[in-house]
Amino acid sequence: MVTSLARPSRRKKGRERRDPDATRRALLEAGARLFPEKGFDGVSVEDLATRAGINKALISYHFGGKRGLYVAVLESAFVEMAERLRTVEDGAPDAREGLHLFLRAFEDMTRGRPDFPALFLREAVSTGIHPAVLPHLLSIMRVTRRLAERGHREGLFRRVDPVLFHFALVGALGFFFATEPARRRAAPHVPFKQPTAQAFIHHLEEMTVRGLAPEASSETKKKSKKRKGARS
Amino acid sequence: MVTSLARPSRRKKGRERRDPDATRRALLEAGARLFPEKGFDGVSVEDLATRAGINKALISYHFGGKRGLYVAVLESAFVEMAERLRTVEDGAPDAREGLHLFLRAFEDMTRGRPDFPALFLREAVSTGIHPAVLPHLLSIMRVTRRLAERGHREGLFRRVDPVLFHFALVGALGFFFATEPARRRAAPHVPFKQPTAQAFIHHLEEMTVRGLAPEASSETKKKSKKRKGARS
DNA sequence: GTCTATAGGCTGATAGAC
DNA sequence: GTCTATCAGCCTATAGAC
Repeated sequence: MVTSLARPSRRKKGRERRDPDATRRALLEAGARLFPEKGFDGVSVEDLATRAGINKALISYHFGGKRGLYVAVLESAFVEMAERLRTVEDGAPDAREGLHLFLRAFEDMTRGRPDFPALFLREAVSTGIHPAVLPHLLSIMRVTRRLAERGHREGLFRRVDPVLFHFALVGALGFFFATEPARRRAAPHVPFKQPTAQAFIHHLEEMTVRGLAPEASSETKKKSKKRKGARS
Repeated sequence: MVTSLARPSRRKKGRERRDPDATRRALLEAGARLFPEKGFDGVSVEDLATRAGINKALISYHFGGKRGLYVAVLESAFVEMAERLRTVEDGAPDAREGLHLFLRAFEDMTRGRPDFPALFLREAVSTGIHPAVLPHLLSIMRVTRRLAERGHREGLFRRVDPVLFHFALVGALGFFFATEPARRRAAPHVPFKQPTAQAFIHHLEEMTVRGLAPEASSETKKKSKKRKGARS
């Protein structure tokens, strides 16, 4: 868990019937499941309470209302995502491998939180970026930016605008995974077989590595360092 | 206009006060503006009627309810989009140029219907693809598929899975344009300057052309035709 | 075809008992 | 902390006058 402390808040004398943290967690989980699927307006507090197995009044008590719960869900998802992607940078010997790990991390994340991309896309499309998640979004953008810059420093990538690079890469990823359930539902009425996440990731990696290859692509890779601190 | 006939339904004896087609059009336009921004659940029939300058009862009369109007909006947008992109194929001397025109057409479209990408993303993420729009979606996918296949035939592109190619390209495009309003709103609180649509399109084109370049990239391009009818 | 008026359901929030 | 009961507001759809 990310947002709440790990230990279950020691109970003082056994007076309380249940663990209040469990209630919060159940609500967060219900929100994480329902909001991405139906959107904020598509989910009622009744839905959330039922799914969490608690009373709907507790949403207001713990999160100050439906919107509060929504923001908490959003934030916890972004925190986890940003953490996950940030670790990528440590384990990579070079930018080429860093890109590979980044894509793998994204794919892995969609296993644990398969509907996070949808949550993210909805957020970006409707309300706009909520102030609470902006720092984590920027943190993710910093990862891709460092990847692009490092690759250029290492002579593996040509110089590209890191912001454009980020939106092209993350946009394709987010879109693919957010629309995955829709594809699966449409599968019977469609004349092509479902692309797997693995195949897509591989395609994207291939396109990116080739797309970023320096102008003169010879066998020896790390040869020229060129101007080091050059910035436009 | 696309969905309705061009001529304004000849009036028989001047009995009617107004043109009913005008009502339909006003509602479609109101929907095209409001649904992408707030989502289906986020818009009330009152909102729609007010924006269209007509009475809310007319939504049920003309479209059989709010959902009916939504589907009509969706369909008209997809029809226009698919038409627009299909023309790309005619004017292109080769696949390389076809890709360029495809991206340009997409960008142009976002000028006339700036919120279509958001509408599309919402649709794909939530309800799933509506049966009414599926044919047009497939029509768009056929354009990208032909582009990929033609490029390979012409010796300009290496062989890639057209479905993966489609989702990577259109995903990045859709994401970028759908999130454009969110970026603009977040601009003051963000440490980088706004990427322009033009720059993004250029980046994407560059990445795609390089990413699709055949293995052996020599000067002469259209030299080897290889096996022609080979399909897996 | 267009309008007004209204029905009937569901929504999110909260007061108050335990 | 958790629950029950309840409220006021908004929602979509429609009957019926014009």
